[in-house]
Amino acid sequence: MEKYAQTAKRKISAVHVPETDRRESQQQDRAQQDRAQVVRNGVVSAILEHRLHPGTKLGEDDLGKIYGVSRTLVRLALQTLAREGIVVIKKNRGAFVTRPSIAQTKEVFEARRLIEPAIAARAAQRATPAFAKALDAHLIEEAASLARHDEQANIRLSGDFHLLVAQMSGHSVFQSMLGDLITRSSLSILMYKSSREHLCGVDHHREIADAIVSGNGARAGSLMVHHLDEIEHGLELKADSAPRKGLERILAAR
Amino acid sequence: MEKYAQTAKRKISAVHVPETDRRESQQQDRAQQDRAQVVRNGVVSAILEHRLHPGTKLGEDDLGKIYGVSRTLVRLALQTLAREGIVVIKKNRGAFVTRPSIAQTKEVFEARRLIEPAIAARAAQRATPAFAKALDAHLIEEAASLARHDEQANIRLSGDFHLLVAQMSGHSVFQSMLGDLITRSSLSILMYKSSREHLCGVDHHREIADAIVSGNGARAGSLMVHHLDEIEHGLELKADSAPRKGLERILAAR
DNA sequence: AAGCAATAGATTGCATGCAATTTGGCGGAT
DNA sequence: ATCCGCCAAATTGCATGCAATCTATTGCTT
Repeated sequence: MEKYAQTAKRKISAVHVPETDRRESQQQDRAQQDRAQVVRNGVVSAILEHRLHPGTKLGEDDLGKIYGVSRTLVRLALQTLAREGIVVIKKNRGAFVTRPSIAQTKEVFEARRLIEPAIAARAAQRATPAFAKALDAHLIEEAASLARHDEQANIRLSGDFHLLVAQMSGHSVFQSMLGDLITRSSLSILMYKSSREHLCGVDHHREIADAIVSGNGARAGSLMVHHLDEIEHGLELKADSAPRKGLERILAAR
Repeated sequence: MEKYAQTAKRKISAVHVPETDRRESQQQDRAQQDRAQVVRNGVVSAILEHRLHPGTKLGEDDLGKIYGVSRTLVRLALQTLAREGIVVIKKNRGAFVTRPSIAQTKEVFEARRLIEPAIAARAAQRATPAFAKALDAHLIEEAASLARHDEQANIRLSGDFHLLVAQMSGHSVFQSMLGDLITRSSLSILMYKSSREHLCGVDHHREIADAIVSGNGARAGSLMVHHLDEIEHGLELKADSAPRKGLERILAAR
């Protein structure tokens, strides 16, 4: 009776294949139980696309019904999310989307400013025509999302750009670290974004991509730092807003 | 009516719970269910102290009986360990202590060389008499463990030094990242250490501590890089020390 | 009427049970 | 004697049930 909701994929589709592509990545036999991953990915996607807001309670039964899995698997997913810093579990109270504090936000961006230049430099060293092509395809997609004012897609793609660079760096440790940091950044942006929008401009990404493709690691790194600085400065790190509602509406869609 | 047998299988009976592994110093109310954390900490300690070797299978029932908890909690702990990269879960096969590849090992050390200097520099900025005292106490303990040739204690304390610096840095994101990296380093060291090399010399730690206490962040950072380089170069990153244990046993039996 | 206490409802924490999958052994065939 | 395929034991994957804890509503006291 249950069909799992088709949620956004975590994998970066540099080749713009529709989400029906269900191919496992080559070296990672880490194929853990996917049904919990489905839940996790659903929540992460919702956050990345700013459909889930900080402070929202994620009830076990609610999620279980939405995704058609038992509480056991929901619980597993929530545990994973907690370790990623996306969710806070309060004992006997439940799981809530993390409301990153200002201090935490600064920490996350500081970490990104440290790690991402190194990643970009590495990517520049390893640049190949295939990578260049993937970057280009991504930038086109990103520009397209901007052109049609698809904000959700744009937010997701903005994050994916950074992830794509990490992938190009060929450094799996950096890659997974950055994955966590980006998700957390997304939460912070969602919570503290100033009224005027659009933090990740495509122009920055394009410049960074150019530097990488041309093998100029140093330039790619400094551009990256600048880019991150701009994002962080675009935030209004002070007030806070209140939780929302409508969990099913947010997650069941898509 | 509850009878959790303490008929611990001898397979991994070496695992026990040391309450000395108190890494809960994090800032958050992450006071999640501790019983799973007990299992996790037990396994981590066993690995850090070289009682558990890479490749060992960690059966759910085995661990459950040893710690007197149900498979549910064991499973939770294993999940956590998997996310930390300490354990690999193979679907329908079980959990095994990770055997870090050479490439992974290099990645981990590269990540540490990037992050730890930044951490040390930050710690130097924030140095206070209280911290200086803590560092000093730690170094004394470390020297003591060396003096009495207590290798297990020394291994653990060596890692704790780095963690202590991270704590001083006041940067929780770096701190938790480094925690994972150190544990993984420990696995790599365990797997690839050359026969006679002793790992972290106290001298290095002392120098680093001095630089931090005197507020010289740049020097602390470069010393840290040097220190990490020496650790990594002390490893024999040649192909397999892999099949040694299984083969040994088989050959000896006949 | 306001504040406090007690009870009912809802939610999480954990353990156990059953189904599904893998492993290792055994017998038969080549 | 070796190899292939089938069956049984062991192990993991997952769901459900019960107990413990928290929240909210109601009713009582001052």
